[in-house]
Amino acid sequence: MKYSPSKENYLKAIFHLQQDDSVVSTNALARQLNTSAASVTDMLKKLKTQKLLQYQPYRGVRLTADGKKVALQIIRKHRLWEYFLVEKLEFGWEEVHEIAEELEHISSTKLIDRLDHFLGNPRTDPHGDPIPDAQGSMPLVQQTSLLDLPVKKQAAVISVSNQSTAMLDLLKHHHIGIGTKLAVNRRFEFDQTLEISIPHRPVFTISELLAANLFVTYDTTPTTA
Amino acid sequence: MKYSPSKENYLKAIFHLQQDDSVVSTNALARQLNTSAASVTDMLKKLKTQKLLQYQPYRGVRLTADGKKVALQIIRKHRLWEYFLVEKLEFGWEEVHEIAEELEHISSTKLIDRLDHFLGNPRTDPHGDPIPDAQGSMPLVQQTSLLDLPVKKQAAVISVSNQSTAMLDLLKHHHIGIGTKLAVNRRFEFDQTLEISIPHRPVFTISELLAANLFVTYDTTPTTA
DNA sequence: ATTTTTTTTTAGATTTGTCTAAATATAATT
DNA sequence: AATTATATTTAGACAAATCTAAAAAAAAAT
Repeated sequence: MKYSPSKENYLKAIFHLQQDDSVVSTNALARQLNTSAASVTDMLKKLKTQKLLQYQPYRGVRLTADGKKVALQIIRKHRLWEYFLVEKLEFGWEEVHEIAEELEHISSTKLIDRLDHFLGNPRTDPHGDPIPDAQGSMPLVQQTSLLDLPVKKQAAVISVSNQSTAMLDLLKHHHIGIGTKLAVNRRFEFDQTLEISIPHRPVFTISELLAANLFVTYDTTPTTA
Repeated sequence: MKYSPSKENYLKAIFHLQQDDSVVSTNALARQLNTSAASVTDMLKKLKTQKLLQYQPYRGVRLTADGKKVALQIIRKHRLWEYFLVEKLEFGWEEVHEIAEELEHISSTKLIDRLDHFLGNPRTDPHGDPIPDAQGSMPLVQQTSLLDLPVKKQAAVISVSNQSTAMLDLLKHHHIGIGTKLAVNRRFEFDQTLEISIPHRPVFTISELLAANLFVTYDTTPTTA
């Protein structure tokens, strides 16, 4: 089974938009893929005949088990290449997404398995996202949006959901990366901005939009025993 | 300047067929690219409007300086990826060509420059072919076909001109690789086969076809001082 | 110098992935 | 429930890269 880069991109986009197993709308897909709704409809019909997704006109779309499997392999490739770019070629984590978008379509599975081994079987990519294994299983990591983090609670950044250069640039500016330990000092009701403190650094303020795209883990055992 | 994988393949193929700066025929290109002569004609017209080659109907084709530059960058990428696959991912040198055919079309030049550095700026790929530098200059290596190697002259294999799996498989069988030291014991006039000896190994015979595709360097200073 | 063969080009289709504009279905609002 | 707005699909076109079959040019052979 080999699919064109375009088809692979559709499957990946649907997978990401699905998340909770809900159906994905034509428009949502068009927005995600930067294309027209008409093009999406065309492609959905083709992917349906290949049994990669369930699709009823006007009723949205959902991946089949086969479709999910393909999507997970693309995601695996994407994240392993990102890891390679950052760890071996010393790219900044904000530059790798675009390049990995190309590399993820290289077909050889032997290549990707060897790469995985060469990299020491990493479990997460540089953005903190888990890397599916060769069978396509991907551990679910408990993650909370910074918006939902209780005030004053120490937490560690584990992933960022938006990987635009613009956002990654902003994170760099604030010295936030995967693994960064931080806490929300307070919330400003007026504009929903958050004051953040990182140990040994001056406090600073971030927008609601940024907070919504930052995911953290934190200790859920009570602070006071 | 970004070109489609298909266009890049045409430029690369013309570059390889040109060698001595002669014109390349439509049919030769079609054969090389496993496509029809009609398709070649179509593509040549497109590449001509992009000033990547000189082309007059029925008169064959030749790359312009621009076209050569693009071709050399593709070759650079191809050979660096091959080196990576063999040296870092432990692929056999006979398996890497196909995969590199895909990888060579990844566009980022920053990626390829970092890869080059990561690999320690190798000068030749696993098949012994020189790797063009970032500016596109490629050292000319003095190489002689095994057919032209004087009898009893010790020489070292530096490259193979045919990279089909079939040929590389045969080479493996004979324990011949880049750097292998060997000599031609004698030539059999009847069928043009050659008897080869590799130090510390039993002698064996190879076909004229194989010999034609094996290139060696040897010391040209007189054996007896 | 014809004729024949080979090579190359043109003509006309096809596939994939895309587009815009128009039509139609669904959802939201009054 | 009828109307308006939004979402989605259909219709028709286009560019890239390819194909086969036919025509034309060039080369080879008589």
